[in-house]
Amino acid sequence: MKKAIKEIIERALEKAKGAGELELENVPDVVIEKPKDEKLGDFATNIAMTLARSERKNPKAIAEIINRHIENGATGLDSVEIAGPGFLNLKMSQRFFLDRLADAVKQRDDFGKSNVGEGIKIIIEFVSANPTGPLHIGHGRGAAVGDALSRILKKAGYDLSTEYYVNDVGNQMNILGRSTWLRYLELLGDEKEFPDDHYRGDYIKDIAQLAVDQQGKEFLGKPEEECVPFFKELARENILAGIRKDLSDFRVTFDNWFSEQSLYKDHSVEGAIQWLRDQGHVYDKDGAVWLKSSAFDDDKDRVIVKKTGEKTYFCSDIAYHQNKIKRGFKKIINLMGADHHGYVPRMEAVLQAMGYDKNIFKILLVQFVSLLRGGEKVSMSTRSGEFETLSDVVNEVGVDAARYFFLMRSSDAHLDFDLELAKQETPENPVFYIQYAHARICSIFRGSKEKGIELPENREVDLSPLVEDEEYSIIKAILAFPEVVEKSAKALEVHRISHYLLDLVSRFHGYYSRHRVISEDIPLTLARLYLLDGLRITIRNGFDLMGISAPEKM
RNA sequence: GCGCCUGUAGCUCAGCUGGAUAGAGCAACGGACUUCUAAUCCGUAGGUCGUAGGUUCGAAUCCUACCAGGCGUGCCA
Repeated sequence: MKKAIKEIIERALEKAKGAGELELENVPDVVIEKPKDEKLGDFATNIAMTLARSERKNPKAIAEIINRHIENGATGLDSVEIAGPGFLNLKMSQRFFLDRLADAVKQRDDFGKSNVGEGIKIIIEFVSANPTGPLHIGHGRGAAVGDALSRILKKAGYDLSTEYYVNDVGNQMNILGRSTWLRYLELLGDEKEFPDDHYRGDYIKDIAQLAVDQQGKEFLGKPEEECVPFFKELARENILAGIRKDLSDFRVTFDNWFSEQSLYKDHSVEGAIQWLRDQGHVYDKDGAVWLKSSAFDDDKDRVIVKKTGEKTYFCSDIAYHQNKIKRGFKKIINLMGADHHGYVPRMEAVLQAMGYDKNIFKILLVQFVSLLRGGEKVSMSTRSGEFETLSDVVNEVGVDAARYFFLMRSSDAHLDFDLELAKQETPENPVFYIQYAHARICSIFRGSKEKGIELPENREVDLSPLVEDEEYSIIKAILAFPEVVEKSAKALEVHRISHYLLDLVSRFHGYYSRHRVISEDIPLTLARLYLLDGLRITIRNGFDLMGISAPEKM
């Protein structure tokens, strides 16, 4: 929508330059924004102010010049005013907005779609929690943000793949196997010391019970080395299945689950080390193998093969990211918990060591979640077993509220998740406030249908009865949706959608309380229903980007 | 010590690449239901944008220093 305005200003600039009134050596990008106050106009640009320096004229004079060169009959333009320090405020005709509303309504589910992504192949990796226990609330935020971001990026025209990286190799898997084995022995009466660094959650006991049910006493009295591999695999399978289920219950699915083990099986870890060694990025010291990451802005070099001969997690991550690039992804996005932020420089170093621009790689840090229950913070620790799992929270507040709460704040800000608020079905709870608006609109459609008033299938309706300021305020808000999606995709910020929806819907609630949609005036009723149809579509599409349902009745 | 994130109304947070009088929700106070869902709406009040400098026509936004909170700084993942 702003594109049309931008063109009007750009044409005026061209003409002013042609007339010799402006020099315009380097024309800055014309930025179209919304005026502070809607009464000032529909659109505004600060172009006269940004030109002030290079033109050596005061902003108001420049604004005058531009104004003089704006074409009289420019598309949909009603009037232009110069205000404040040199803003050009533009008012558009009602027709301008009505035409665009009609476009939006006809696009239906596609409204909001764009092609800013230009089909670029992107991979986004998120959650990637170790299969050593159920997902907790922090993973939940990562899952919600990653999934919403995926939906947004797709809507913005990127060719997107989602992936979960399964860390199924290494010491923590051995500890997992051993924890399960010890619980198994306990169940059969052979209690041994249970170390502090082992996994203590009840889910381990459940898996041990499963082993008892399936295998009976088969592993009783056998040496540890013969037992742990079995328990490791059993635990891994069970926990991973649980994670998949928790995620799918949370409406999060992945295009691909990528196993770390597979990188060892096909020797790509070895291959990556050798390749880096050939490039001179790897050296041996103190019996270990190091990556010279300090050559690429990391604080220090990092061990990739320990002196025990084991590879570090970081080592297989190198192979993994090499693999992503080999699969043809032009942009790689990883979501990580903020507690892993120390990991960022070394990963960027790896990409550079492999010869790629570090800008193809973007790590998004998702900050912590504090869970509040009755004003008290709930603490979390996987090993102690005292933590809030994602599934507990989802069961308590529902998928819609949980997702909304995870998505309503900028992901680099800490989040206070108030369980009591999320559960409430009152206007204080923003997710219900928005859903309620949708249900209200649907209720109006049911009411009009009963009276035999329905929008025609082809949506050809005369919209000229729409004349109220409030109606245009809603229409403008609807029409901003595609821009919100684009910005959200570019900035990789999901919280913009929730803020947008809240603003959109509050305009509707106000309108609803002052104006009746269904009346004796059939043309007016139809026009208003049409507006509501646009609104309904926008709420639905916005919620869809967040993975939240838009109920027709509440 | 060093690095990253955060600091905006009583609380939780927006504030786009510097722009017009710094916004919203909640809480507080006062109003509105014979009418399409009052799960709603309208109004009032509430601010030294952590502090101090700097950059400029103009700073919550950019730079520097400091203060406060969180996180990190493993041959853990």
